[in-house]
Amino acid sequence: MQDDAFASMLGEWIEGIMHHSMRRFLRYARANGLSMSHLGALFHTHRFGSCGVTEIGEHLGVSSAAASQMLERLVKQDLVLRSEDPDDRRAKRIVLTKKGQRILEEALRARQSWLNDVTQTLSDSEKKTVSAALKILIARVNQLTEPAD
Amino acid sequence: MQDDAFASMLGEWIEGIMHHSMRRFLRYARANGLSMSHLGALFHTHRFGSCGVTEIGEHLGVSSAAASQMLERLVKQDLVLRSEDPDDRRAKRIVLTKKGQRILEEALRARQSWLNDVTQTLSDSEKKTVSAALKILIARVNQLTEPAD
DNA sequence: CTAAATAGCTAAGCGCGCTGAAGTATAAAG
DNA sequence: CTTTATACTTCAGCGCGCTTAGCTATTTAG
Repeated sequence: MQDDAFASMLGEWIEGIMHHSMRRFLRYARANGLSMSHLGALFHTHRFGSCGVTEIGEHLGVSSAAASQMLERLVKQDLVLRSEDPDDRRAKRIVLTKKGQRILEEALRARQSWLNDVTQTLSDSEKKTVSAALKILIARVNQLTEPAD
Repeated sequence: MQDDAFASMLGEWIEGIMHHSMRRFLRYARANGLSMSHLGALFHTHRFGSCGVTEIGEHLGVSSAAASQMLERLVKQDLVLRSEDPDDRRAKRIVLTKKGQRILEEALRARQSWLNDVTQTLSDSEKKTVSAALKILIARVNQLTEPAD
């Protein structure tokens, strides 16, 4: 198998994923009045458990003022909780509320729902092949370090 | 292999793809002053070769007024060409300019660049495994019909 | 104790993206 | 030919997301 043929297969697969997943993901977000940035903030908060305002801003590539304003809206929507950090009273700890967690999980489900349809059409041997490949890929992705922002 | 184990592997893989691809994709878009909607419009135009204003709006889930205004900006940026449809002079034909094509291709490359790093770490036998899986998945995805908007 | 650095909030201002309403031009239906 | 439908544009108006500048409170360094 030639390398560029391999690359183009990967490309086609990514294309398909993006097309279907992003569509459903964005549709879900919109229906709940959430922007891409909102979801990004919720994701980051979910990933790191508890984080600061500036940190979220850096993650999204915006100023801390922008992050503060956006979080204010998320707080009002009861998606995140903003409390004082007892160890450093200048800082705030942002965590997901129950509602925030629920919304995030639903967004993930929306993103992945179309894959369930795909999965159901696979035979057992096909699933074996695919899962062998996934094991390899996931291991590689996990050891990737994202370049600095 | 249990079905839910399989699903969770797919989920983890999607998670990785989204995390890495979207990050680079959005960063590229931002650097070029393009929003998600802009890219969506460019993608759609690329996919269908030539399309109408309302059609693009429907694809993005916005009114035709919104589409018209957004396309106006894309025209000014020389990313798309807007010309009268000779077969129906009410309608406009939107096509990508050279510059629009270039930008789109670069966005795709940005989206996929991290995968090249992954690919390079794969042995030949691993590539075989992965490409066998991709063949299966791509075939399934291609015969998916997206539910109506 | 004082000075500098840090975390966050607030305010003013700008452009974008969206909507609904109104308008123009063309096409299709009667 | 007249009416209705379609494709698009324009305009006014609204809220969002962003930036910069300036502010408070707290921590850290000297």
